[in-house]
Amino acid sequence: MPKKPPQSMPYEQGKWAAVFAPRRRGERRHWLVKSEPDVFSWEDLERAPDRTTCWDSVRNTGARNFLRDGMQVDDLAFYYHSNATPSAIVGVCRVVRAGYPDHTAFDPAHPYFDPDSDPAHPTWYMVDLQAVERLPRPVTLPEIKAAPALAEMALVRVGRLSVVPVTPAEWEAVLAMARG
DNA sequence: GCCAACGTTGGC
DNA sequence: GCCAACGTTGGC
Repeated sequence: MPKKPPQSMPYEQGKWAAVFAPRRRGERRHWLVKSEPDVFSWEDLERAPDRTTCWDSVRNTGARNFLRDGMQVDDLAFYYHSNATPSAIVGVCRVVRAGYPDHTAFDPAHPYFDPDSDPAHPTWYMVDLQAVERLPRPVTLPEIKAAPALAEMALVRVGRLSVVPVTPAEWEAVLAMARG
């Protein structure tokens, strides 16, 4: 087996090269963000001012890279309820502000304060997400796992990442399930 | 640089 | 509550 690429490996050589690659004009990419509904639910996002929130407190370098370097304004993301009964994709949101430093990491009083991150050299980033629409019906994790079209979804193939890419085919397959 | 210990996520 | 799959940390 080849060694895992170090974190400094340029994206074009890494496993996620496609999601960081330059875009065609007007190209929109798709993502999935996870939140525990007990902490911040889809309903909380719908109730937020302008149906928008900053997606803060992500403290995983892989997810950070997607937030900082992958997601662009007008990209769409599935909103996934993790640690739920059942865990499921419940809505669609839109990136309304691309990656910028996560200020919660600078705040000693914040539960996710990180003394190694500072405004001059931020370690952690966030985006702003706006609720677009609740899915007609949730698409649950068991359904996702049972769907051949979704067998390679990063959601199921790569656990624990709170922000993951979704391919165009996966995006359409999930929407079809939500409408079917 | 290696790798064991530890912490976290999140399904079940 | 358990535990698998990682990422991170720190001793050496």
